[in-house]
Amino acid sequence: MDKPAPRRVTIVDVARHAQVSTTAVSKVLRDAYGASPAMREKVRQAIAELGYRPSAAARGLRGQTYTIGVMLPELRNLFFADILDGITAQLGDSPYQVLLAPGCNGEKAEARVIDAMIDRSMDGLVLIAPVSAKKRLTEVARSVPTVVVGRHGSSPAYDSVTDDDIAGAALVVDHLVGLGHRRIAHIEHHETDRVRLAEMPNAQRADGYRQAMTAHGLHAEIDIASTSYTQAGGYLGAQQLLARPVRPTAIFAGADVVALGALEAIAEAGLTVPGDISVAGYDNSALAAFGPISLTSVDQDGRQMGAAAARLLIDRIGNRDRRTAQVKLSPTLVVRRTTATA
Amino acid sequence: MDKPAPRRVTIVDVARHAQVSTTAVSKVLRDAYGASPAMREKVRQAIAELGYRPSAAARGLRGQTYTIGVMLPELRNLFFADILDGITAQLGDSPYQVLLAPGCNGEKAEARVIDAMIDRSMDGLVLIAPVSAKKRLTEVARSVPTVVVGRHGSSPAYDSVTDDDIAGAALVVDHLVGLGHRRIAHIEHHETDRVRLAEMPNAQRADGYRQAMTAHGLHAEIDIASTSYTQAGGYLGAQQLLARPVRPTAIFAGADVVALGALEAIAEAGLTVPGDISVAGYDNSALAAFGPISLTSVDQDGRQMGAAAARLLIDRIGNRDRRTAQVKLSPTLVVRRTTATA
DNA sequence: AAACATTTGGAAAACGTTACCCACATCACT
DNA sequence: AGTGATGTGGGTAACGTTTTCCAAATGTTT
Repeated sequence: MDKPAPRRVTIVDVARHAQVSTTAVSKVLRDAYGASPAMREKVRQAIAELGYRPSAAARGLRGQTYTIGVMLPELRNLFFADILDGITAQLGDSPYQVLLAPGCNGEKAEARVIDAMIDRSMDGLVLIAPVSAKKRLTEVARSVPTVVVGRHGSSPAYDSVTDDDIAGAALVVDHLVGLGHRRIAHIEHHETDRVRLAEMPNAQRADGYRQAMTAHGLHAEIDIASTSYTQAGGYLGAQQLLARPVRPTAIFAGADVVALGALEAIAEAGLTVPGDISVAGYDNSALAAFGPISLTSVDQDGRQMGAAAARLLIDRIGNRDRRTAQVKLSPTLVVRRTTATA
Repeated sequence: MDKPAPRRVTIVDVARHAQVSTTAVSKVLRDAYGASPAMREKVRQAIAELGYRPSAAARGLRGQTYTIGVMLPELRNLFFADILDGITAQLGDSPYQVLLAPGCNGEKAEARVIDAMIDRSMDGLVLIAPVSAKKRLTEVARSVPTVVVGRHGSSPAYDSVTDDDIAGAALVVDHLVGLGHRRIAHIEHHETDRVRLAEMPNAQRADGYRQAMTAHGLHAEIDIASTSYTQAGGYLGAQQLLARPVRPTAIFAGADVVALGALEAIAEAGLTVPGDISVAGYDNSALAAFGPISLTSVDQDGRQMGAAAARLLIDRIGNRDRRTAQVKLSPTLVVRRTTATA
């Protein structure tokens, strides 16, 4: 009953069936120059009749694999999922297939995953919020077309797509100042590495906060709790801020989870939101949109970022020598129920 | 300044550098028989010195690609993410690399993705909650080792890992009956296809509900609203149930999102949970655990399911002719604040 | 009609591995 | 000494594509 696994249909079979050379079939497959319309039709029909599918492995040995690798640090982050949606949507009817490598949190895992993708001769890489050293990224980008998403700073080797975190922080501060707040505090993710201090979004948000405060003449009111972008970090940061001699009337958390932790600490201190304190987050995650929470938050258009990354990548695959580009998108503020007049 | 991209280090370079044959290097790479410890050491050193990495494309042409493909229908579903964690954890220090194909909702997209994985000569496939026809799955499994996760029913071609949804439903019913409830209603995902009716988890949950009710002598109280596994479906389903001549005192929703919709409808009807009505969900998602919601829910150990799937797959890659296995795990009930005495 | 450009099609050499042999040396028994 | 068995190492033909070439046919200009 069990047939001995019918041998794979290859390009040779197609060529024989269509009575042409394998070269001809290859040309049709790749839409390459040097095949008449008549031959194209003949070959296409043979392909359909035989149900032929090209082997990516064999292709990879000589030419392209038509595979795009995407690395993202955390599957559970909905923002990253949005970016991915944007990428796949953009690549929807291209011949490229997107493959994802899971579990890339930490520099070491990241390196491993990137190597794995290069080993598999992927045609292009999208690295979302990579933490590797810049030198390493540059090396990678030299060996395969690469787009870096969510990390500021430009490189001669790779294109990058970012959201304007400085502008995002300013949106929040402007909004709060507009509501009459002056003592606006910020909870940031603690960062020591020098390059990351310049390139990572968290650092940019803190910077944007400082700049915006200064622009409003509130330089003296700048107050930052330096913890981490986690719920616990938010809890801790808010506790610190609430213990200040003069309590802030508004807290700008660097991420939605941080805001969540802050809300917890505030409630625990017997204060109300937004009655006593306004709170704003960043990322506009599902968490923020969720009814009972209803958090004012900065929205980055992940889908658009993904689409932009995909466009840049395909473009670069076609022309590896063009100058690198930096795409910067603008965030928007989504006002909900955690912010109100001071 | 830009060097002309130094040619890739190949197995030939390694062989030359270690002064052995390429065969020897290949043997060392694959831990194959026929290489002395001394030679192994020599080769390993050469590999390290040259920074050699095998090309997966070339490997795929003759042997294995050391790549496992995972298909999952929805990235945003945290339960799926847990399964994936289990897979990657199990495969952590194996030579296999896991790659994910995103965006496989719907039979058509699913087919496309599976084909893409086969084209890339992956060594094994894990299909999570696939919707394809059984015949198609069998075909796929015949051409590449496959494990199906989250779909009941056995096959001679593929291994499967499921959670016991019938037992899960019984857990909920038992719990509610224990609290004194008798009028326990269920919101199911409407299903028409015959095979799916037997194999899909949603159908099993509804079945389990019926069986458990009957076992408790509550056959006459069985009451099902047939909508869909979405928040809107839960909202609608609860509305229907609340309009019954005799209102249920408890609602067992087939999934957490469904329960969320139900909660909304109940609140809108001016009723309280769990005062007037108890509500239980299924999946124990982050949603359920979230403080303000605190939903009683059935927990499936996704990590364990993933790990089991990975084990089965590796095993089958090693021995393609062994009989297929069906692993069935037991769910547990997590009681929270949405269920109470009738 | 000659000279040249363009189109059409194919032959054959890569690409980097692995699998299947075969050869030789060594060792343990008869 | 002869016979296997075992261990060690390598030669070489695949694997299924793409990429150079090159030749012949056809079209276009002088």
